[in-house]
Amino acid sequence: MARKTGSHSEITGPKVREAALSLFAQHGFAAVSMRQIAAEVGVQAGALYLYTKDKQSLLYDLMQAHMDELLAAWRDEPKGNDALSRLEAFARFHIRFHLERPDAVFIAYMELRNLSDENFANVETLRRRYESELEAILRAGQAEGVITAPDVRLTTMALIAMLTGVNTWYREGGRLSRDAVADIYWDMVRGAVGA
Amino acid sequence: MARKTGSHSEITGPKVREAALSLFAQHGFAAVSMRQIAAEVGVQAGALYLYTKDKQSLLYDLMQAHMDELLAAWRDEPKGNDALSRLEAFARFHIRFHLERPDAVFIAYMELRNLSDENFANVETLRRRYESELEAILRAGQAEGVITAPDVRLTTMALIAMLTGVNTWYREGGRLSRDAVADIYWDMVRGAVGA
DNA sequence: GTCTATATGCTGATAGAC
DNA sequence: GTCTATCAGCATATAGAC
Repeated sequence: MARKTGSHSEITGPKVREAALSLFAQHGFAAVSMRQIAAEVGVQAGALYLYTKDKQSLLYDLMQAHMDELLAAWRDEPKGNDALSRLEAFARFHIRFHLERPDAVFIAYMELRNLSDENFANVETLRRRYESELEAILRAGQAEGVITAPDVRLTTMALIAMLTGVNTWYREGGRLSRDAVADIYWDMVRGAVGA
Repeated sequence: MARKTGSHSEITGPKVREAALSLFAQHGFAAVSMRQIAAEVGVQAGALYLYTKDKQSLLYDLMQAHMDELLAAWRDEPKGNDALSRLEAFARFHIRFHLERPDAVFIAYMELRNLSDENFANVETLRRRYESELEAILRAGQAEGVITAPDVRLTTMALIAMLTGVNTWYREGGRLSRDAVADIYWDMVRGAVGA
């Protein structure tokens, strides 16, 4: 049965990652100390090293987990067959997924330069894999003749920047619901690709 | 005439700001030490405090100067009279101005959380002033009946995010010239607002 | 105007007691 | 599994010599 002292590894591990996520998003990776993370979890600084090799791994694990979840969630998202309904599915999915985890999104964009070279390359690979999902939809749309994109790669980057931008201003309980925002953004996406 | 030793304040001051700009953009404000900045300038750390009150002021001065330049440059930019040509002028201006100073743009977006409360509020005021320039154009376009924007504030944020996003992928000497990029983005902006 | 030297405090990470 | 204690190093900022 339950032990009285010490062993909380199944609880403490996730708590460490949650605390790091929140603190990194608020103050930035470089500005957060291991002691701050430990205090947030309710342990001493030394105890963190039972759950992470070092501070760098803590950051990398958060970013990799985020990108893995993103790719898996899009893989499992219901999508239509034609390019236009796939594009709509992507736009709505991207907004929803990103609004659901603002801290992880913020870190994934802001802390890339604090990754080691190897870790950076791995995260970049995952990011490009996600971008290429949208790119493929746009190419299909062009082949079907339902959209206009003079440069698919460039349109991909423009649309992702526009959609991700929602995170910078959206506030829960604000003027517009998430669905209302997604409706308007989908209209703008459609217009931007001439559909 | 020219003194032999010491007095280089007219040179060193700007050099300090240039070095800080470059290093903050590369590694992040919190990760850069005053010693690193001093080394880049070619002086000892203590000498920096002749040119800045402290590290925080160094960051704030860079961001404020950037926003001031942005607003002044847009004010002086030639613009048409009708809303549609003003919108085109804004889109092309925004891309050009931001591509010309990637480091300052990067810092202005990434280091907001490292500003003191008061400094943050000041920078935010300037940023909103710039956003409201685009907002006014969109409202005029609606009044003229040449664009469709179900929510002007939201469209403002979407367009700015899309346009600023160019900085994340554009590389000098790449596949497309700045003008070619601006042409394509202007098409997307026009489509997004149904013009 | 710039230097050296220094005060004071926090950093990441480890060793060993319990 | 967590704690305390500690190491070695670097941080910002200042004081005073030149």
